[in-house]
Amino acid sequence: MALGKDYVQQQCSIARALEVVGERWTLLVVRDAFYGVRRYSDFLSHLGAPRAVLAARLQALVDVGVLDRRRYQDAPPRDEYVLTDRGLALWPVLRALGAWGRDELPGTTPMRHFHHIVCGTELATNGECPACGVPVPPADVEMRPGAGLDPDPADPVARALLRPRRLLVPLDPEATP
Amino acid sequence: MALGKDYVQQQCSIARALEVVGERWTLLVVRDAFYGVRRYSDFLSHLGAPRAVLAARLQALVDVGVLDRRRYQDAPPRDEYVLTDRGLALWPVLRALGAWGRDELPGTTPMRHFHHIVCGTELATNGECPACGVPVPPADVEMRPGAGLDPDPADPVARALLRPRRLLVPLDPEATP
DNA sequence: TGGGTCGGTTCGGTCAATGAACCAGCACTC
DNA sequence: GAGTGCTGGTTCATTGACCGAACCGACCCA
Repeated sequence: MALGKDYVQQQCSIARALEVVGERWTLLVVRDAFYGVRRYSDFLSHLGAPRAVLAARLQALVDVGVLDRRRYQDAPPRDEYVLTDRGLALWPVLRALGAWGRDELPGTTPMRHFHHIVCGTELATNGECPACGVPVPPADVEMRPGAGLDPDPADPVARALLRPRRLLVPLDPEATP
Repeated sequence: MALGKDYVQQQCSIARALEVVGERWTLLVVRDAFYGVRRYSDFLSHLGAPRAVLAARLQALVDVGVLDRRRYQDAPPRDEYVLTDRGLALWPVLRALGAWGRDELPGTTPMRHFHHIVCGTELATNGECPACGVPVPPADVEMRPGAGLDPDPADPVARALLRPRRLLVPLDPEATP
């Protein structure tokens, strides 16, 4: 976002955070990373962002330590982008934003539901499991499709995300039935 | 943010939320509203945003029902911008962003601390009071300055925010000692 | 009559986002 | 080994958003 070229807003940790993740597309990239998207082409087809912007955002997120770029195949060389611990810590931000969009914006049918994988209970808006009474880390969250989702999207990544999935598990769009 | 002119990302409530509050300056305006800022000139001096951008953001936030514009004086006519219930519901988003910025970005000393006004306990990162075990609404939160704040800022709004204050209480920069 | 404040709007310049085209490295097929 | 396709980008011209400064109208006060 580059709020003021050199941190005009350094007085506030919210402003500091927005400097890093407040730019257009950035939080949607992180969201997709939670959903299991790891490869450049998958981010591209699911987000619909311009290629140059996506490349710049991925590089910026790697630079600040939210994503880690790692080689997963050597011939041909292919890298994937995986959330670091710092990136995983953004989960409450995405939860809060999603809950606000769902509850406060008119005409929104729930898109996705999040359940505690060990007991199946749907998470509360604060990210805790009402049954177990504990905050649930993203690795223990199962995402289930809601009524608001397009049942037959053109994009193969979106189609793969229609089935219930555990967060952070790598996506394989080829495996779509 | 106008992600794609007409909701390319409508499949996701996070994207819906970012359409509304994801633009530059928007969440900082909302943050200042929680801190008690209500008047155009106070937002202006505290944020340092261009006047045209601030006017556009305030109007947009009124249009989507996050802020309410209300007349508080007739001669001369003056309006103030106050958070609606929909705006108050953004509190968890700001909490989450601020906690992430404070905990995950290097070289950040805590700027502000948030305490439960009925018991004085500092709030946990999930926005609950550890002593009372309940989620604390913003009206029951007291903000106290932290070590990272500039002790003598030039801006009178920033100076007024140096003292412990309850959230949402209207700011009066004139009353600064 | 003049000056000051508040809450904007208007205006050029600049910077970032967009979409399309292009390209390099590699694998596969013929 | 030439052609074709996929992946992961970069380059480029155009569009749009943001920026800072100036301007402006309504109102108050001396």
